[in-house]
Amino acid sequence: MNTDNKAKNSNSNITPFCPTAGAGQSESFTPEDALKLDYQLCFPLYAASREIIKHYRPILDELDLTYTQYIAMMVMWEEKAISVKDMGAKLFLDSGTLTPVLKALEKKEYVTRNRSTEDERVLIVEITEKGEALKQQALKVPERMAGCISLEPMEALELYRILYKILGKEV
Amino acid sequence: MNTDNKAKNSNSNITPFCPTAGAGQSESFTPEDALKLDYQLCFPLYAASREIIKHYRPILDELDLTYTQYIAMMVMWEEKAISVKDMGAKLFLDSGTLTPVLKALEKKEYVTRNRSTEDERVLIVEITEKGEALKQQALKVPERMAGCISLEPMEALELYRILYKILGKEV
DNA sequence: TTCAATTCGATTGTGTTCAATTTAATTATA
DNA sequence: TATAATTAAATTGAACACAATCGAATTGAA
Repeated sequence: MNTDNKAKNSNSNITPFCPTAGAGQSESFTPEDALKLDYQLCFPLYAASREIIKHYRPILDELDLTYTQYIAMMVMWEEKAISVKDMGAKLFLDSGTLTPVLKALEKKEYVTRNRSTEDERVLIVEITEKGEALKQQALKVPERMAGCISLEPMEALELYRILYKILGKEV
Repeated sequence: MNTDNKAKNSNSNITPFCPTAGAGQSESFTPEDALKLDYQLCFPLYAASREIIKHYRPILDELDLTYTQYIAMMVMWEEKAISVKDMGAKLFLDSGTLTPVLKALEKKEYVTRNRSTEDERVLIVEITEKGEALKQQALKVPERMAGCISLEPMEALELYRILYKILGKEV
């Protein structure tokens, strides 16, 4: 329940996903410690991601959207029309995930799905008027999420920067 | 594909999950911008989490463990015996997720599952000798994950600290 | 004590997530 | 031009996540 987070103070034992790979490690740090939950970086990343998405749920429920559908709609509000492949690149999701999500959005009439006439392999997703209208409802989502978690502005910014570095999009 | 990450430079528009809630925002920042993927904090968190877990897969495949099974075993290597509820608190997972994971680990004979004699509602998960032995194989996992992603030690530490702050375990 | 409320884990149903495979379309090469 | 290689989505199968619900056990209040 109340983990002690030993790593907090002993620093530098936390290096990208392998504490043991770090340079100046404290003497008490054993190879076995590298298998402790408290020394992992991936685990809190994974847990924090799920915890925040959990906060989205009641808000998105009012729009009858799941979180995945919501971020897909974010892409649509910006792009208006985009291929499944390009949306996948933006969201780091493959067609196995996106196909059912986009079919669900099509069923709700927020998007249309049609093959490109230039290249029949490509499926173009286009936003509908109903999809555009949904954006007005969605404006309240970021509003309502605010204050849900309390990070200092600089912490949020630093987190943002590091996450995009992990995603290979150094900014 | 190549997102521009506008937020990078305009800073302070990224605040916890609602850019619009920030104080000194740049003049060009509209409420609609709060719905852009580039101004989200949750999205890169979610994407980075999945990207890193993807890196674990080929390594964990050699141990015939999934990532969820792996973090459950991490708890077992530390605790030896624990209730489903307490493991759930440690991993931020509920019984709906843990029950099948623990049954899979039981099938592989890494753990046993027995009701507590003191309180029959409580299921105690205990590590077996085979489960203990697996730890020696698992020592290579953090090793192999090292260098998978390139963060500076201080970045990793700062990320760790912020993530635990999000998880409500300020360290 | 007795019955209502609570707790714990399991189950169910929905919706991802992703590797691997398949199919159709396009491009490149012999 | 044939045909081989490549590409884009869809499909399939396995494993999560999680809300909601259930049943059994325990606790608490009248």
